Amino acid sequence: MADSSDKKIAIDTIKSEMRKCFSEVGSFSDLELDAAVNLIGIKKFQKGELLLSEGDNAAQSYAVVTGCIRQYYLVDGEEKTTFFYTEGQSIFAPNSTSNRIPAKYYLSCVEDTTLTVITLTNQLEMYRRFPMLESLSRNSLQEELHNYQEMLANYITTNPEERYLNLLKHRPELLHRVPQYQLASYLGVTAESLSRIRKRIFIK
Amino acid sequence: MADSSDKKIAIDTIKSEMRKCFSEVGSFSDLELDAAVNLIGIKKFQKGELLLSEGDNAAQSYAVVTGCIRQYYLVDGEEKTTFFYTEGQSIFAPNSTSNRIPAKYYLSCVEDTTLTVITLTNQLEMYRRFPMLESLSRNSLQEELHNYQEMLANYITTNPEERYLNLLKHRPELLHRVPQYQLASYLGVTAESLSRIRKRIFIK
DNA sequence: TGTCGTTCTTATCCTAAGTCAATGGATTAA
DNA sequence: TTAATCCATTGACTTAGGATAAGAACGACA
Repeated sequence: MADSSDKKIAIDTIKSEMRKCFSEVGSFSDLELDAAVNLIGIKKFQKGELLLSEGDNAAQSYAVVTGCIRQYYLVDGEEKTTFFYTEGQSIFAPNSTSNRIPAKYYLSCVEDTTLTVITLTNQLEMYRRFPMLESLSRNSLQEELHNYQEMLANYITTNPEERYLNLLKHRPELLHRVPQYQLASYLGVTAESLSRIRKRIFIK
Repeated sequence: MADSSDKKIAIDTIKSEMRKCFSEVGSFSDLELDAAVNLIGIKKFQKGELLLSEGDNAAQSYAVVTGCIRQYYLVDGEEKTTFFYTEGQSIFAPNSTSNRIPAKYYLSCVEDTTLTVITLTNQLEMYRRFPMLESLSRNSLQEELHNYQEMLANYITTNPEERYLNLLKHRPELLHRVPQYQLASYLGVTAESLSRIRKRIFIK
């Protein structure tokens, strides 16, 4: 099998993507780019693997390169899905180096998944050496915050059927990548209800 | 009336609070503190005033000193409340200097309210001169993002009655400061339903 | 004091979603 | 190939919440 060389090539592709991304926000020498990129790791996970469990002290932030990660809470023994992270989306560590709070949720791979990983310590190191990257990070945090505000607002202002139609419109690929009962939970209804909603829409 | 001197005193108090806050994250000279604080304005609004309307290009971030701000969307002529900002909470501008998107929501004063205000340009100026403050900002953005993730997760995993009980537990003061029909909308139900929920809980 | 507007509550009826149980299809494992 | 498992669908029944309309409580204010 050409497995290890395949992996090698893929990782090199990702690293050069990262270099390109950093080059866009500031002018760095090749050595500096090396240093920055070397603070970031790349990890592969298999379908079903858990990145994080309730109670863990999350000290890493991730970004999805390929694949799909599901965030869920365990409430009365039931999995309540609250988000799906796909290509290009970031998962920020829920705590900082100063305050370490155990996670209340799980992160599980819906598919085989490749992620970039950066530890909290490396993150600080990176900002110390390359302040431009802290600006970049602040900006993407502000955007991400804005996204979440919109998602919350959207959730409050719509009913399950509207939410399903929204999903169909804005993230249609999810419907094929994710089992329906997980989608249902994400939309805030039971699997049975989602089935009925789909039927209702189909008839219309 | 001692109105203008009252106001003066209040503003001085707020400014000294800000100096204290900045001093905690880095060592600044008095002149530097002056410079930083002078980039931030203080504004008073009356109950009912609108800070922001749908379609506006928000170029300011706020923090509530005293009072209460309601965020709401107008959907089919109906106000859908999506958040209440009270003392100590920040309202981040939904867009950056680069991308200017018109706001989709309104910000309205539930009570007479005093806010600190910083424009996007002053924000950049501040980070340029005092990089420590950019770290501070990044950290609070990360915390705020985490808050929103939890709020969304909480909204997805609970029903209206549970959400009301949560509010009772975590922000009880809101129940007295905000009219019930606005709370209802925030909880994702009609005013009539919230009335029934309250009755149900009271009987138990 | 009485009137008006706003907010909250109550009643009725209807619909959407939850619950429980059963079925059938699809995929995987033996 | 046959079980076994997982998942989506359907049906019957219950319940919470939406829509509408009407009345009660409250406060502002002339």
